[in-house]
Amino acid sequence: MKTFALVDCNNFYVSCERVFNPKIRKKPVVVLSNNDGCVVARSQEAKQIGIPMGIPFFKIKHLIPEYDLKAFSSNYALYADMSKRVMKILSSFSPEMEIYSIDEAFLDFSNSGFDLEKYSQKIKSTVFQYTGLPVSIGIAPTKTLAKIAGLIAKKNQTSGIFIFNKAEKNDAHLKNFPVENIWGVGKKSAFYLKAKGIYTALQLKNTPTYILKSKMGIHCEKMISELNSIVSYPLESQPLNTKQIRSSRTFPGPVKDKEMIKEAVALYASTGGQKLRNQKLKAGCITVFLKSGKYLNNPVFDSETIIFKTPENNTGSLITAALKCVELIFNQAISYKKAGILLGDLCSETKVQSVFFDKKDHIVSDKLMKTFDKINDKFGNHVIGFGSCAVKKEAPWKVRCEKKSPSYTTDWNQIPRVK
DNA sequence: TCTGGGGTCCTAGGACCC
DNA sequence: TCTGGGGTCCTAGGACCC
Repeated sequence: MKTFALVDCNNFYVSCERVFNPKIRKKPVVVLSNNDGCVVARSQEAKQIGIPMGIPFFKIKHLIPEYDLKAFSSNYALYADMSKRVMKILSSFSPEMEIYSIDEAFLDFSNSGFDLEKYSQKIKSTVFQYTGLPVSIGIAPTKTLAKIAGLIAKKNQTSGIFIFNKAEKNDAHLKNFPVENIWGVGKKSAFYLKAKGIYTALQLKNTPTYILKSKMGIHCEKMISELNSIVSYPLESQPLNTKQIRSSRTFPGPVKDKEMIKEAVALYASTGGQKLRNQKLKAGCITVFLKSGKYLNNPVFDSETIIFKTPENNTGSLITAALKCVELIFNQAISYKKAGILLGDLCSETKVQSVFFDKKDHIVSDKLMKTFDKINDKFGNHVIGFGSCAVKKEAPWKVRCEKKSPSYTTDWNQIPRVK
């Protein structure tokens, strides 16, 4: 039988903020999405005063004086760097690991012969010692059960570890586990399952697949088998091939000016180019989309795609194509609330077939971008850039983040000082 | 006034082919 | 007069995840 461990950082974004800011350790803390729009992470204390996940920030602002609530804008540079550190430590505990998200990883402990309880404690204390971040660990024969074990572990504040082992004991826990909290069951499926009288993980486990498959598809079949300790989702230790790269932002307020939209889209295209080159990829096409506010009566969504003669990762070419798309879809009657680019048909940059009639000199263009990236890497991001993205600091489409903490670990100028 | 961003996978349906 | 059926590929949209 297989044995998977799910290691999950508790309240990850909030915990990262707390590592460098001891004053907020006992207080209710939330971290906000871009534009300080809504709550994306909450401390235990914030959960206790009833702040739900995803709530718009303006709806809970009144809690600030009442509970001394602390709110932070997202500091992705900090979280990404802390994540890297945690993953490096975890990889030393098992040769087989799948990084599942910024704050979670599955480890394969099959046939290890370890005392799983002791080994888990060792992982917890090591991660905490080196990073200051608390983790929970759930262990089970399948990834779906390990996710459930992880949630049970989080409730078990004292140890933060939960292991599914004996079958009859598993069922007692599954009986108390709401079906909507199972990994892979979203709002729609939960609604459907409850209508069928299935409220708990145990009930789902014992439901014959054919009853649900027509409506819920293959996912459901896999989920039920995983609940029955049969592996349907193996460990994906090789990172999946990226299929699409996206860069988009919601504007803090409505934008009607075409030049402003172009500046924003140029910046997203340039971010996309950087992502492509980081992963040694080129894109076969670029799509630009513009959206009006999604809470309007008639929300507008327009997009335009340009296919490249040969796949591209040159920022200049991406921007040129992106701006052409904007010209095609921009409508001055509309107040836009969001814009973005999508890069598709990705392929490895070394495997690009050139087209005979393509006049562009790709060798020169590749060299230019390498130098461009090197300079930005060495001297900090955006030291050099393209003119079309050169914009004033207070452009109306720029993301609002008024409560951002310093980039403690990734910027020499913002490193914490000990007095 | 103020409601995120970046992904993946699956499925149904259309177009096309023989 | 009689006008099938199965396969593949692509795409848009839905659902879900963190």
